[in-house]
Amino acid sequence: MANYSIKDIAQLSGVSPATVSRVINDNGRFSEATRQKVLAVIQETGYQTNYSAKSLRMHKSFSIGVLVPDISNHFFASLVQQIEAILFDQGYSTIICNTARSSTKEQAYLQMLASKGIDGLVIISGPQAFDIEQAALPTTIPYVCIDREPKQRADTVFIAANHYQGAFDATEALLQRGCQRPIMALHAQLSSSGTERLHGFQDALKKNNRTFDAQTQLLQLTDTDRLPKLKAYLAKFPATDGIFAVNDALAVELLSALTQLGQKVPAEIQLIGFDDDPLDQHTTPTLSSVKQDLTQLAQVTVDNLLKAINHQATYGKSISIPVTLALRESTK
Amino acid sequence: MANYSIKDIAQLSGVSPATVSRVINDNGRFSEATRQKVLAVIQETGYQTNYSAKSLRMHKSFSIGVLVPDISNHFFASLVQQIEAILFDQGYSTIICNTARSSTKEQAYLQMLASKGIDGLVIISGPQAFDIEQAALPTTIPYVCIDREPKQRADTVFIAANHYQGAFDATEALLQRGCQRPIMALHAQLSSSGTERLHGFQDALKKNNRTFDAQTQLLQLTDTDRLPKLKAYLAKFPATDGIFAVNDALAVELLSALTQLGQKVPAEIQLIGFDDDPLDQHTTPTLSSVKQDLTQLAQVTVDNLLKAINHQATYGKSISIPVTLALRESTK
DNA sequence: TTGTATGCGTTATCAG
DNA sequence: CTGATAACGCATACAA
Repeated sequence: MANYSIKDIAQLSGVSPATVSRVINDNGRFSEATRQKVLAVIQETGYQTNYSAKSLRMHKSFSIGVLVPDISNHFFASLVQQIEAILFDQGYSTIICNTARSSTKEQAYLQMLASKGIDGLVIISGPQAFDIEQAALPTTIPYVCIDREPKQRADTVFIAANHYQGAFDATEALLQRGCQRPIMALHAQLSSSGTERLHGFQDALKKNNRTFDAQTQLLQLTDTDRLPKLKAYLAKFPATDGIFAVNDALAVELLSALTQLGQKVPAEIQLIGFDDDPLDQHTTPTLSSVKQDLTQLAQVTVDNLLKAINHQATYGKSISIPVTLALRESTK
Repeated sequence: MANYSIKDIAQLSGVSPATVSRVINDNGRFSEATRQKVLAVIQETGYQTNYSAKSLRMHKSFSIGVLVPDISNHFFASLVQQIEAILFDQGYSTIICNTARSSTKEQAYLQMLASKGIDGLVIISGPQAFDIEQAALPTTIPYVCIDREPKQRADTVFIAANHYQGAFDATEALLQRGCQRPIMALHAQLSSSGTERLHGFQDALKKNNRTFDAQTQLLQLTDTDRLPKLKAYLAKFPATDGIFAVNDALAVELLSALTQLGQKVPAEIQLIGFDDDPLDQHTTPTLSSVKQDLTQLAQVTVDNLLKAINHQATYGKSISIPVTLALRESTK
C-alpha cells in the first residue's frame, strides 16, 4: 500500500491539487461533481493527510502536550485518560509526559513539546507551582493548569476541584456522626490543594462551634515512621475519635496502622480520606472518601484549552469543580 | 521570543543554511571555527528544530504510538510509563492511545497515527488478537506486541511475561503450603495470557502427581453473580483449600466473597493472584501474587522496536520475561 | 570546507 | 468554480 499525496489524488481525479485540498477541508467553492469525483478517488486510494506537511504549512500541529507527575497514580491516570479521549474526538492527539515530579524532566519535556510545535499544554499538578517564566517555552503557547495553582495566573486558566468544600463536608460528616475530637492528618509540606483542604477542615470546626488548635489537632506525618508517630499521638490524645486524612494514600496507611494498634474503625475512631481511590472499596473496613468529578474536570479543562487556542479565552480565571462525599464503612 | 529558523541562524552566523544544518546534526565536514560560531548563535537565540519540517523532509516523525486498552489500570499505566520514559531518552515522543477495548477506537487511532507518520507502534494487549491485515496502517510501520499474541507473527516481535511459569510457580506454592485440593478461578473467555496461566496450573498439578479435572477444578466466574457462584461451588466441593485466581482483580473480589462467606483466608482456603497490583498490599489479609517485571518488559519492548525501525530486527520472534512470586498473608 | 538549489506535501493567495 | 504558484523549515545532492 503506497502512500498517496494530494498531487496523486489530483491527477487521478483530473483536477488540480488546490481543488483536492479544498474538497478535503470543505473550504472554498467547488462543484458537487468534482467533490464526488475527488472523494471517490480518496476512498479508493486510501489517501491519508500528511500531518507533517500540514503542520509545517499551517503552523499548527494538532497535538497537545500533557504534563503529569505520575501516570501510575490512579487519579492522574483517570484524569489523563478522559482528557485524551475528549481531545481525540476534537481532532487532537495527546503527547503525555510523565515528569516523575522532576523539574529537570519537566524542562526537557517542555523543550521537546515546543520543538514539536504543540498547539496547547495541560499541566496537571506537579511538585511545585508551575512557573511559565522559568519554562523553556514560547510564551505564545496556551496552557491550562489543573489541581495546583500556577505561579502566574494572568495568562492561563486554573481549574481545580473544590478541595475546600470537600474537606469541609468530610469534617462535618465526622461531626454529624458523633465525633467529639476530630483531627486532620497531613504531610509536613502542603500543596495548594492540601492547604485548601486544611482550611476546609478548620472552617467546618469553627462553624460547628468546635475549638481548633493547630498544635494538637493536626497530625503531621512523614513518609517513614508513621506507625510510631500515630501511636505516640494517640497515647497523648486518647480522646481522638475521628481522622480526616489529606488524601487516600495517607488514609489507607492510617487504616493499617490503626488496625495494628488495635483501634476499631469506625467504632473507636472514624476515618475519611480524599480522592476516592479504587483501593477504598477493598480495604477492611471500606474507606469513606471525598470524590472529585473527573469527567467534569477533564471536560472543563479541554473546553478552556481549546478556547485559548482559538483566542477566545478569558485569562486569569479560576474554575472550581464540585465534589461529592462517598461514605463507606470507615465512618458510622 | 520569536521563532528562529535555520535561515536566521545562518545569517546571524554568516554561513549558509546548509552549514548550519550540518553543524546541528554533526553530519558532513566543517571547520571547528564555524562550528563554534554556529553553536554560539544557536545558544543565544534559543533556536529550536522545527520537527514538522524535519519530519516532512526526512519521512520520519520521531514519535511512537502506543495502543493500550485501559490506562487507568495500574499494570498498563506502569508499563506505559516506563516505555514512555525510555523512548523519551532515545529522542522519541510517545502518543498514548487509550482504546478502551473498542475496535472502532483502535481503528480510528491507527488512522490518526498513520497520518502523523509515526515511526513505530507498540500494541499492549487488547480485547482480541491484533490483526495487522485488518488495520488501517501502512504495512511498513514496524510494530511490537506486548502481552497478547497477535494474529500474524511473521512481521513483528511478541513480548510477554512468562505467564505459564508464573501460574506454575503459584500452584506449586499452594501445594507446598499444604493445599490438598487447589482450584483455579477464571473467566469464561480467556485471553492468550489466561490460556498460558491455565496450562501452568494444570502442569504444576501433573508434575506433583495430582489429578486435574476441568469439570470440577476450574471455577468459571462471570462479571456478575460471583458471590452465589462461589457459594454454590464451595457447598459442592467443601474440600477446596486453595485458589489460584487468573488475575488480581478477580482475586480481590474472591477475597471479599470468601470473607463474606465466613471462610478464613489462609487458614481454611489459601489464595494467590496474578499481576501484583498495589491493592494486594492493602487487603485484609494481604494478597499473594505473581509479579511481572515491568522494567524489563518495557526495556525489551523498546529495544526491539528501535531495532525494527532501524531495519535490524529479527521478526517472528517471541520473547518471554521471567516472573517472580510475591508471597503475602493469603498463603500460609 | 562551504554554498546553491531542490523538494518533501500541504495550504493560501491570486488570477482566470 | 478552478488552476498555477509560492512558501512553510529542513536536509541533501551537487557544485565549487
